[in-house]
Amino acid sequence: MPLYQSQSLQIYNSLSGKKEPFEPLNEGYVGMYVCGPTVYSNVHLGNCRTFMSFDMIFRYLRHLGYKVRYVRNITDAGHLVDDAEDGEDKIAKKARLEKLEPMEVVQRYTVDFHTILEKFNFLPPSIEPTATGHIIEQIEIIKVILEKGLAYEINGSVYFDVAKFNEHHSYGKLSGRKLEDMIANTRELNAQDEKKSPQDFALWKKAEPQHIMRWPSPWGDGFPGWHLECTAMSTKYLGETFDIHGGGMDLKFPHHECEIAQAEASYGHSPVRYWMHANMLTMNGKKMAKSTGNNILPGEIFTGENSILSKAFAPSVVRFFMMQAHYTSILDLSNDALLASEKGYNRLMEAVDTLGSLETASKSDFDVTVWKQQCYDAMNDDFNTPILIAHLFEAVKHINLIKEGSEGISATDKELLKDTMEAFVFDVLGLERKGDGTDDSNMLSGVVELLIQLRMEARANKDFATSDKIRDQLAALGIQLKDGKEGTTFTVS
RNA sequence: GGCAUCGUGGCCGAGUGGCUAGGCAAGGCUCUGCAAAAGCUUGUACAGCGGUUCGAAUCCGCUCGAUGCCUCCA
Repeated sequence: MPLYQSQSLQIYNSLSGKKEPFEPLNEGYVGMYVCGPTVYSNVHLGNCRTFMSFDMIFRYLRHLGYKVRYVRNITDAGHLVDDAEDGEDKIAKKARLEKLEPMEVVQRYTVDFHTILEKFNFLPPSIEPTATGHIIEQIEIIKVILEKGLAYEINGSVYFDVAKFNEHHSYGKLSGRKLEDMIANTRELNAQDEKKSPQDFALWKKAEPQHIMRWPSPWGDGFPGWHLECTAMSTKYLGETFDIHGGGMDLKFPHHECEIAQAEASYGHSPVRYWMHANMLTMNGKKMAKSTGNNILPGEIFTGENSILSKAFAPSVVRFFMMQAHYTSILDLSNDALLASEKGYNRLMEAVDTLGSLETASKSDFDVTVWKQQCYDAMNDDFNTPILIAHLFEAVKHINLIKEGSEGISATDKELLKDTMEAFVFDVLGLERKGDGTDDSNMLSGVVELLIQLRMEARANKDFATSDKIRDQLAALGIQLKDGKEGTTFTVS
């Protein structure tokens, strides 16, 4: 029996504003679409947080036994620098600035994106489609919307008619906006603007002669609007209605609102059952964004080459830091917070490592079965990873007590504890052991074990000058010795 | 200006009517040749002001502050 049948997952649905029991469209199967990056520059840490949240969600759904089709797109066309009439495609702009073919820009930053995500131990999505690979599908959707009379063509561009759509649908229901408020608060319509109303958005944009990225269409050469690609690709791979649509909070309006409008206009019904939005990562209290310069690249964190943090941090530490906050909360990055997370992460990992070598007793002093369900309850409550981690630290405490001999654990419970810990730490949270089994670390541990032997002999002879010298000089190299009841172990910082 | 969200102990962060997470840091104790590590333990926080209630950090109102969206952004 798959796990999901015995666990009751609740998901916060941005559309209803409530936590709802998760019931997929087809039992046992989940379709999930997440808006991926626009590959016009290096992925920054804020981007990574959103994708990491959904990576965790993907992992937990799989862990529950669902067969998940996870689609995360690559936006390689159609994303304009701004909404003005002379709006330039982000990729095309970057290509012009760097004197590259647009697809060189796309290739370069797609590779960067994948490299960084791999370091963070992301699972690859089931399908990673590109906007440029689905131009035909996008054109087909535009045709349908035009036929329904909910879009209009002007000068080779096609715009979605928001006012007309709003007559029979409700535009703004996801972001909690009313069309009349939006109209009331809009700045003066630009005189050159060819749109009927500022709220209308582009489905297809005419390509000016100098525009390199262009495709033929019934309305002339041009390129698709940004919002359309997600509708085209989610429909193609997940159907007209699918279970989960995710993305960053900042995409709620207008991007996701427009997706709903496009789908409802084309198919006559709402496309998504559960809308999920991951919150922003801030730094120094401000949103991280490429446009403001308030951002840090993951690579700069891993190497320590940045002016914000005091030292380098491993990808798993950053991941742990992010998992300590709920995905719907704003999280603020700081040096102190990362330092605290690093210590917590190390303590957790050390406990996981010692788990296997614990001695067993006839009975257990803590109820592993109850604890295990508490872990599931935390995750079932809208993927509450901070609560899960709190429970994991409960287990850490018990593991250390058992190691010291203050508590006991039965052989069966030990197996259960080990399996559960490893499932949540590695499979669900996606953390990784550091320094596992490489040749270098094997050689290092051999050398350190030798020094530990020498130090023990010195201590036995009460030659504390020698024993302390070994300990202190190893410490200076970042190797910490720990004297326990069972002998001396070490950690590398 | 409009629409949202949020304001929790030294720091980071859960919780959303009574039982009041967790991590890091700090103090005390145990262990130790001394340390470190580990364990035990202490600290009683919810922006302010009103209101509802037997009881509110949690609900309502107002004030102040922060952030996000309203134009591209994960």
